[in-house]
Amino acid sequence: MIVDEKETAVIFKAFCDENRIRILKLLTTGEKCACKLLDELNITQPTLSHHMKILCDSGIVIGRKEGKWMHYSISEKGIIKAKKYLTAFIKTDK
Amino acid sequence: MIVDEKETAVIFKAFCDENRIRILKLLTTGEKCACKLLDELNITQPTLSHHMKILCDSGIVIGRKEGKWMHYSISEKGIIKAKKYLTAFIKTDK
DNA sequence: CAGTTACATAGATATTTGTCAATATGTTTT
DNA sequence: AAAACATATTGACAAATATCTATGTAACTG
Repeated sequence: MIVDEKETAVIFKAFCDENRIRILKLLTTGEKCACKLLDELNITQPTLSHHMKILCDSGIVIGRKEGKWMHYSISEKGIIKAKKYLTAFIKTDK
Repeated sequence: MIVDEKETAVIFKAFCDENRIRILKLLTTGEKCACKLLDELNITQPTLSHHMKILCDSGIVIGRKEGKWMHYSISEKGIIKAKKYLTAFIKTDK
């Protein structure tokens, strides 16, 4: 498996900030609207927007626009991909 | 599974810097001495030292001192733990 | 034991990142 | 069409991080 350093860093950026981890935890119970997330976190709306962009760029979160609302959910595919990247760091034979 | 935000962030900091990912890639072929790693990276010795501390703190890398040499290797346990943390973000039933 | 080697630590600095207030954009409602 | 609402973007700033040089420490070597 070829591991591109830049891409790997982008993926795992999702998990290396406390607020983003809080957001991911909130999303484990299913899709949530940005305004709902905002309610439950102690950050401003632009800060949430910033984190959601990083989470979406990482492929770990998917955003779905519905009228004026943004609904976010965890991408199971994204998580599985991240897990594959982790596995690639376990000792190889060569 | 209980996911502590701070602890999670510390673990995944291992994977969110390009140089640390390069280091991890070098370690996939097995234990390596710090001086060997230094040879293969375009960073100074104190910078390497700094990254190795972060990698060890995350539990993803293990350091073993032998005389004046430090030997580093990937902790399979650490990787497995990280993978468990990722799985915890997949949708739950509640 | 003096010099050398391998690594860590300290301190300084530049870059990156997280945060906020202000504003823009796009959608819905009246 | 104007007002209200949900979110994104911009710009400023503070905190965290990555990097370097200089120095310290511990182990080996002649």
